[in-house]
Amino acid sequence: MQIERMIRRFREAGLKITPQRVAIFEYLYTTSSHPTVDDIYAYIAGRFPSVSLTTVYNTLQTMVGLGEIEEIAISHERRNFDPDTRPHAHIMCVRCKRIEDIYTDDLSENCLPESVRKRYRILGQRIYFYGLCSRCTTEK
Amino acid sequence: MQIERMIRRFREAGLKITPQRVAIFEYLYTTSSHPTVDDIYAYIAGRFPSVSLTTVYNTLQTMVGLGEIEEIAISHERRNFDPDTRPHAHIMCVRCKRIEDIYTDDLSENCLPESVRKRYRILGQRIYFYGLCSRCTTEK
DNA sequence: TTTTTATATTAAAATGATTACAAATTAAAA
DNA sequence: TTTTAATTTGTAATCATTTTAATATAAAAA
Ligand SMILES: [Mn+2]
Ligand SMILES: [Mn+2]
Ligand SMILES: [Zn+2]
Ligand SMILES: [Zn+2]
Repeated sequence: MQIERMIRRFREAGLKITPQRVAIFEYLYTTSSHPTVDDIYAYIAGRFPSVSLTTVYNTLQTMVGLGEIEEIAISHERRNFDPDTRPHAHIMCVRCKRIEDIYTDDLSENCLPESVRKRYRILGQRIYFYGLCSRCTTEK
Repeated sequence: MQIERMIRRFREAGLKITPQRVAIFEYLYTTSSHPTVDDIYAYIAGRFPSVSLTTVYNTLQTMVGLGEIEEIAISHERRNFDPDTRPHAHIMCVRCKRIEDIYTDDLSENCLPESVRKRYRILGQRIYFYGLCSRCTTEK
């Protein structure tokens, strides 16, 4: 399971397994959405009232460093994290800010001209769509 | 010219033409890069030493509202603005943070499954690539 | 199991970016 | 030129994130 995997990855990296960290793993891998730091903090604080925001920031940063989660830059207002590291695009409703996954093909092949590709070592790509979801279109 | 166009757009919107605003237009349309608020502020402050950061923020926000510039969310560290509103993708070097334009085809057609498209009114799209530029690959 | 130690957590303060506000200034209409 | 509403400025407030140092603890060693 995903959580076991993260525990193993942390162990392998010589990092300690703490209840706070495990709770963060659990939250990330049992919610399908794209939580913000505050979403995660709110959940962890429910189980560990004394948890610090710093711990959440640190753990997320460590996970990004391990390549186990990704940061979504779809909006400057909020920073979202994605435990699904398979390449996929996202669409965000500009009103309710909900983010949905869209699985598409890799673009670096057919989108990047040779002239660009030969000057960069490509490390990643992000595709974001913006729109109004049906719920927000109908609402007053 | 672009600057005249912005002046006209502001006039049409019932907004006043101030020297600070014109200087911002000039900076945006004579630099090909993707400046940050601070880049713009630094330039304007060179010509109007008493200019306020607030003015820069306000003017940029107004221009975004008019659809004349776009905000690039390629990085959470910095907020970049793009006076080129034609659809195009970007590639950023993760080390030196330089951003380059890439002109590609519209993706909303072939990337968005029908199942998604029928639930959203699509308003925009952003495509970002991340990599190491040749300069940064060779440097120690 | 107990001890040890390096790492992690916490709380608080510092930093940095952005926004809010109110007073002073000014573009542009009359 | 006068008037007025919009804009600019300077300052303070807010919010997200990072830094720091003291305390607590996971996990290795004894
Ligand atoms: Mn996703
Ligand atoms: Mn561009
Ligand atoms: Zn919505
Ligand atoms: Zn570079």
